[in-house]
Amino acid sequence: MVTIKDIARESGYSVSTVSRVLNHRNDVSPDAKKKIEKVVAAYNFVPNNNAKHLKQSNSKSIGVLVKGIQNMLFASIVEEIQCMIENTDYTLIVSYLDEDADEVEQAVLLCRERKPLGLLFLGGNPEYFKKEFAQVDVPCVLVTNLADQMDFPNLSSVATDDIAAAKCAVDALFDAGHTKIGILGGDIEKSYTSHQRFIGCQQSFLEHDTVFVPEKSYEKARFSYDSAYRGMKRLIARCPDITAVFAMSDVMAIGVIRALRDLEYRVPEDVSVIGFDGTALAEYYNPKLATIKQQYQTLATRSVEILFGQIELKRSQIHEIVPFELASGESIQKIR
Amino acid sequence: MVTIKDIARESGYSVSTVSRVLNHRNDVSPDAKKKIEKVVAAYNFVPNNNAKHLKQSNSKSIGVLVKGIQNMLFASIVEEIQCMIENTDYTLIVSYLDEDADEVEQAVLLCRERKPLGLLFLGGNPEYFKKEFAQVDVPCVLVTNLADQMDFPNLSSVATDDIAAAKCAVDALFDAGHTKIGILGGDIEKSYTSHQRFIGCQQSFLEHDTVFVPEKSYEKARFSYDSAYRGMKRLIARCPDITAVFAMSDVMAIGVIRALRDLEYRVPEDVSVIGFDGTALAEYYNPKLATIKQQYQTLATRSVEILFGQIELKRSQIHEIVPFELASGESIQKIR
DNA sequence: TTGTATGCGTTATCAA
DNA sequence: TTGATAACGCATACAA
Repeated sequence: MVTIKDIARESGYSVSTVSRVLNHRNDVSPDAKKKIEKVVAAYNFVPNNNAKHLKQSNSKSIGVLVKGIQNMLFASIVEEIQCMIENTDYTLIVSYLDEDADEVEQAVLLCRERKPLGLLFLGGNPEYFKKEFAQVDVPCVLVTNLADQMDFPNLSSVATDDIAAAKCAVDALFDAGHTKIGILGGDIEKSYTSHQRFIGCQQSFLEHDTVFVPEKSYEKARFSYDSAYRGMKRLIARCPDITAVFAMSDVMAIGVIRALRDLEYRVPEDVSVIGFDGTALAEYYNPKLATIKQQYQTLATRSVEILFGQIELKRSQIHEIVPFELASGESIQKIR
Repeated sequence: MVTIKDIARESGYSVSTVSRVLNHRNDVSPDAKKKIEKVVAAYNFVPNNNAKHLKQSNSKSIGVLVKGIQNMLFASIVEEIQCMIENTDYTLIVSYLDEDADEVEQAVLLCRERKPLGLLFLGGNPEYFKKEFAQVDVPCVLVTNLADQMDFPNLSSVATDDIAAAKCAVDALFDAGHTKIGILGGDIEKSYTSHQRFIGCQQSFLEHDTVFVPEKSYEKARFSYDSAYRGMKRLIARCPDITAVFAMSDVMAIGVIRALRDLEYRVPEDVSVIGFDGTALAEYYNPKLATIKQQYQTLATRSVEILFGQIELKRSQIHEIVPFELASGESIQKIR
């Protein structure tokens, strides 16, 4: 393995000078720089990151912890973040985690090992934050979940108001004349996001003087086509008379629609369906999905702006709500 | 920051003994083990991976390089690989790369920094392999691309026969009576996969005595809904009389269908569409997508088996073709 | 502008 | 079964 020592020996300079060239520092003579770069290129040398990060104390980078590889909304946000960071002299360290992983634990590790100047959490579990976030001492922004309940001075948040948005989705079903509404979502005990959206549902029911019995009309599923498909079959078996369904993600909504069609229900003629997220898929599906459009671009830009505000301008934490939009699509039918 | 030294001091043992406990080695007294583990837990200590990997010379791990975060087929394969590895004492290091990143360069880095015993490439560019793969000296398997043209003793491959599969897709269109067929795929100059599938298309045309003029009926697009949507609009503007389209991925096929519908063509009544990959989405879309089903489970299991064969049994390289399947779906209509 | 020397936190070698 | 000590490859304070 070729190391910095080899480059030093081969170029006739010392290890430190090579290191200087490698890190683009300007206290090197143009001559030395040129010679060393030549040798580096010839040997195809790349510094060992383990050694680099072990030693390095600051790295002008920001870490992004993405919870859920399959989450298309997060994928869009990451892409947007990458575009923004490209124009700065920061480096991005993107780390993909399992949906149920402990993102704060990973954050602590990331800080120790890569010393980023700030962190962006795409999705997060408040439990983990309450338990361990005190160990994190760099500015952070929690994206897509509001963190105003937890009072950490270095934790901002940017999110869609899940309660209001879910309420808006269910309202849209009521507005179309539906009253027998089923809901398909995540485990409200474990998923904070699902919990918030669940509250929004309850509010909508309350406002429309309709009784909402979760045991009957709420069905739990994971955020995949398959799981939602099976969930919908259970739900419809229990409540065969529902005329509308709110699914807590677009992916779920698609699973729901397939289940309904397989049971010979037409969508939206027999049953209306509304999703959540507003990913590209919603627009490309047939029928076009009614959904809650989260503004992923705004979520991304504001997150980065706020993080930079905290890092560079020492601003204090902010909890910001980004507006959402109801996309009516073609999957809701007015009744009566 | 709490280090191994702190644990050593606090527990009354030496750094070496702590290291032994941390690495679950059995040359430690139960007493020492217990005491040290207690201190480790109390301090919430986790070893610094930079230091660990800098020093460590072998790590009973295998690296997975995934080219394209959005690629659902790869996501399924990764999941399958994870399940298989779980039952072994190997660790998985999954690394997500951009679609156009140099995976071999990353592989070289990964080997230097993490010293895996083997590597799995999900997707890969033969150009990069030819140029740099000689630098990689651990057993590798290229998955979803055949590497039989490059003769590296440590490189196996497991893949669907892209030529035969693409031919099968286009054959299916001919079989349904179509002759005016458009094709939407990637850049055949840059994407090896697209190139292979392109050849399969040519073969099918040849076999059906039909002239295939790429300049007219082949349209280039990226593997996204959006890009395929625009690509299809260009294609149909050029060839308004086509009655069938082969899209080189399911995602593309969905973009194609939306474009057609927006132009008031019905699918499949006016235009038939067939995709490629056979991801879950194909089954959940309306209409159910006709597609080439790649056996992602077999691809995954055979890749891992072959890699282990190379690592543990010192077997030599194999290039294996995994059969595909034609899923007829609902998006092809017989004509005449 | 350059070089020397030290240490980052860990594992591995060797001796006790 | 344990402990001292030398690496691992690099960045950096300090000296020249």
